[in-house]
Amino acid sequence: MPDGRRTNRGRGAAAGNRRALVAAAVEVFGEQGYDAPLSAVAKRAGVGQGSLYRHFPDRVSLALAVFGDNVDGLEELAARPGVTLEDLLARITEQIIASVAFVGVITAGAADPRLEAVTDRVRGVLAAALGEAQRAGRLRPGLRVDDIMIAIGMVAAFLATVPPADRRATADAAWAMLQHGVRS
Amino acid sequence: MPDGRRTNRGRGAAAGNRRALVAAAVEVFGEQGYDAPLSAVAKRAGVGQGSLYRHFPDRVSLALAVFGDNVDGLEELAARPGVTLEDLLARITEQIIASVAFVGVITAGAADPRLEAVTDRVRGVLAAALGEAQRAGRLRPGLRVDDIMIAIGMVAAFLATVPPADRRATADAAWAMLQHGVRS
Amino acid sequence: MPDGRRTNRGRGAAAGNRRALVAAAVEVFGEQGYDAPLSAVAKRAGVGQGSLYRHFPDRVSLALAVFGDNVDGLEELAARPGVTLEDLLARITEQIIASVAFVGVITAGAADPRLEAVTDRVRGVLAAALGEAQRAGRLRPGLRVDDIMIAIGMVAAFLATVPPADRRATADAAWAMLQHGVRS
Amino acid sequence: MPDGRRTNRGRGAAAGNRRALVAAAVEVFGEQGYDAPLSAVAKRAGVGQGSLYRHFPDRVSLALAVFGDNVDGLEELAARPGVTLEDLLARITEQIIASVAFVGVITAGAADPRLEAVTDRVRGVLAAALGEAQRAGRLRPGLRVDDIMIAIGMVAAFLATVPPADRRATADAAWAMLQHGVRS
DNA sequence: AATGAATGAGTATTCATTCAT
DNA sequence: CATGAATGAATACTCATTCAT
Repeated sequence: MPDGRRTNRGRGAAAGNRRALVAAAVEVFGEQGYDAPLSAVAKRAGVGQGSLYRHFPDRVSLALAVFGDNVDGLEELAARPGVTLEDLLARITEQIIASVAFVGVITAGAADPRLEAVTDRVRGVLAAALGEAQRAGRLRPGLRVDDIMIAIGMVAAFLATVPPADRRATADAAWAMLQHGVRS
Repeated sequence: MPDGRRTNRGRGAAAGNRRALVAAAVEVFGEQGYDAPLSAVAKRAGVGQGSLYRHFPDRVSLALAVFGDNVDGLEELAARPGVTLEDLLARITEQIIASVAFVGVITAGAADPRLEAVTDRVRGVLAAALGEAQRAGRLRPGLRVDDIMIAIGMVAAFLATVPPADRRATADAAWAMLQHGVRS
Repeated sequence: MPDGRRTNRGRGAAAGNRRALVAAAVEVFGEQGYDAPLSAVAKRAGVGQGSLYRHFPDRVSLALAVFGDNVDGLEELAARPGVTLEDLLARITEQIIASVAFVGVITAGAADPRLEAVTDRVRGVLAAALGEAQRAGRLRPGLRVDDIMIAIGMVAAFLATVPPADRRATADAAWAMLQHGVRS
Repeated sequence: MPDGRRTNRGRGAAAGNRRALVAAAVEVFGEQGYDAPLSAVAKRAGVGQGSLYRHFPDRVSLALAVFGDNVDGLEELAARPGVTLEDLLARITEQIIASVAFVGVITAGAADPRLEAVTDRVRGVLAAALGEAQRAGRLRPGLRVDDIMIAIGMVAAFLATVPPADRRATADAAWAMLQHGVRS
């Protein structure tokens, strides 16, 4: 009985809706910031408000889904032979630039355990590559994974303060500082 | 005859109100973030909503007042004999830790001219001290004031993502990274 | 389990809500003027604030809905055989008396294109009847539709300045002036 | 003791302030409408908020002061020899165009006795001139002062619905309708 | 008598969340 | 499971009015 409303697409649509929501979140949060209305995400995804809440009961879970996707890609990259720490950092930087708004999650949910799970995966990816870089003498001795995580955190947080158009150049400048340091 | 309504304390209250508002803003934004309701600031300051808007017509001007106070202190410090770039950065770091929420302003108002005026003052303070530090050989040659500003921006933005209790330790770790760099 | 919160009546309530809002707008604006708080309209309609905004994103769209209903009735009337310009003006006058506050819209939105669409419909209705009246010699030759529109505008604006109880009598007096003119 | 605030100009300033307030009211209400904030009037007049309230305890009294000024001018004009009803109506039309926002008073205060006093003065001015015009055969017989008042009311109310730039032309069109009437 | 800051009630508007269909 | 309308709490902001100076 067609009554003008979008038809209930049934159970099979669930996975597609989920994907659409994550994609929409990247776009919407990217444009409007992490505080964008969730209704805007639902609309962009072409999905009802209720479905958004079914898949992602709160704002943070949506953000975490994006981070999860990013880490998936990172792990794939790390698995390829010959990929260095520098390559991974470059990829992470790309991801930050693309979804910079999500950095807000880190502030927002303080100590969300789900976030820790994600950062642990990143830590794992970097740890492996860090060893190689150090053995090759490309890194300052004594550096630990957590130092790298701090560096990434600084870049991410800083990029979030900069207008989108300036982000790539700013990322370069920030990494330049981090690579050579202030001291003589 | 207390009727629940705060009495009109007259014109003399103006200066005191202004100070109370700035102090309340530091507290409230520090606790709830830069997006905290302005009504909370007014209430904390013990001041009517309207007075808040009279003194600070928008959220940014309130933040700028805080920044302005900070820069005042910085300029005073810089004027004392024997004060080094390192001293200034330490003071700036203290200020960031104390009013970390205000870092949000940088994001918010993007190109607010009033903000540029404040950052210019900071730049000026640092420029003088930078020369001395470089002549003394304590800095990597080629460093410019804008590089220092980027470093400060990174620290500030990063600290804002960290729970208050961790900020001092995080600040130390961040500056450590920035001082020595990642590269060997 | 009444907890003071009106229950979510679900999607089916949409059409009814819309009607209730328009009806409430006629009443509330009629009593309090076109500047009445929209919250009063929502409350009178027994509808949440948000629903009001969903149906009518701004004050003008609410007013236009009322005008639209009025013009619907007018077009129906005009379609009946034997209906004269005088009949249409009488009906319009009734509508003005009933929803006099909405005259404010004309002032408010000046050049709102949606308003022009409505007035164009009125113009169309009148144009047809005007021809008949002129051929029948009941109108001063040379009168155009825009002259009639001006006359209607004058009556509407004037009625809005008069207390509700006096409106019918005032309307009669105003049309009497407009029919016979001042000059001998 | 100069402390930056405007000096208290003492009792002598009262009359000047009153004039300044009336003049400012004409401007401000003309620009922003009869709902303009009273604070804007005070500021435009260069006068404190409190002084405005001392002179004009409410919005209506301010409007009435403007009407009063207008009627003063009208009575002066009427006193000149050879001045006709048409001259007076022309002057009234000018005044309406200049202070059209004040028409809102008529709506607002419904039956304010002070307003009646003013309209009675206008009625008086017109009554005298009406007799002459009728004896000269320029008016439709049977017209009374109240009919003229209705006509003026219609023009005034209608002009208020029209953007300022169109007012003079609209006034002409409205009077044209009122002079010759609709009927053949 | 003038000044201008203080006050808070009143409104518009937004948005997270719920829930009938 | 999906849909999208309903709900109202929360918030920003304005402005009439009061009152210490």
